[in-house]
Amino acid sequence: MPELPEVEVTRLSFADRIQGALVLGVRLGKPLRWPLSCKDSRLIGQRVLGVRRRGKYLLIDLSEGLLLIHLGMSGALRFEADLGEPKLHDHFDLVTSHGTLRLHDPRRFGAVVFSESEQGQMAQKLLSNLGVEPLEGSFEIDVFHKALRSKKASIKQILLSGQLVVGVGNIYASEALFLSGIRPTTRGAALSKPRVAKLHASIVQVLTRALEVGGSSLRDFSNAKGESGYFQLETFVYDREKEPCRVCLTPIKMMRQGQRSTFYCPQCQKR
DNA sequence: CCATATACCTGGCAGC
DNA sequence: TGCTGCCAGGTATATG
Repeated sequence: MPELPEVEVTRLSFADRIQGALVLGVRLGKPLRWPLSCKDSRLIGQRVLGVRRRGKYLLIDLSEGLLLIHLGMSGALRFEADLGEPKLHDHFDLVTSHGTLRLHDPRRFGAVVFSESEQGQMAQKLLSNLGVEPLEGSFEIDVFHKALRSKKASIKQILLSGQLVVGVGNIYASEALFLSGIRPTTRGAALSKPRVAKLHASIVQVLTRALEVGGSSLRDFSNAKGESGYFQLETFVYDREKEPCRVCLTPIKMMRQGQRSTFYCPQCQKR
């Protein structure tokens, strides 16, 4: 589910409500991708200072450290005063004076990790190799173009890797490449500056639009208030194999790149 | 260093 | 109806 828009929508749906809360307890369900890496009791009594996002990670700042939360493929957070008893696939609760933050994650590719600081070992391992934030000024056409010049991988895989720019996953990579008229198999180094500029604009456009409509809820994504997103209703190519292109009516094609599905219009994205 | 494959885990769905 | 195989929003790690 969760690419940048879904993670950011999640953040916006509970950051204000949890800010200032006192941590009262922790409940762990089945193991997630990594262990919490501290004793549960370590978190108790800490104050929630705020919630930030870096790429697809949520950073819950605490008075003496931070929690890194990743939603993996199937994770969703809820934050409410009373969530009742945990159900199947509810694998983490952070009980606070303002309510309980609960991670529901059937596939358990998600993670909740404590780190003493952002410079801590685990935090560094997870965050230090991330590219720039696409919706901030640090995402610059010129830098993006220069970095692409040395990449011989396909542009789709470069986007998915998060090396240059973070937050673009399988849905939004396909969508951004459609909007910029670029074939997903095109090598990064083969893209001219004007085409990179178009791609840059398309990434910003598609992520911004997805944010506006609450992200994509393909199966079960919802924000921390339990509300769904609607971007899946307006995709041009993602999950539309054999359906007519919304621009030229040519049937959308699906292909495999690095074990992931890629969708594109063979007419609108010729090279 | 690079590109590609694998592993993690569960549920839903198409096809038989 | 029930079984099998494949697919799914991600990414660290292993392999060549």
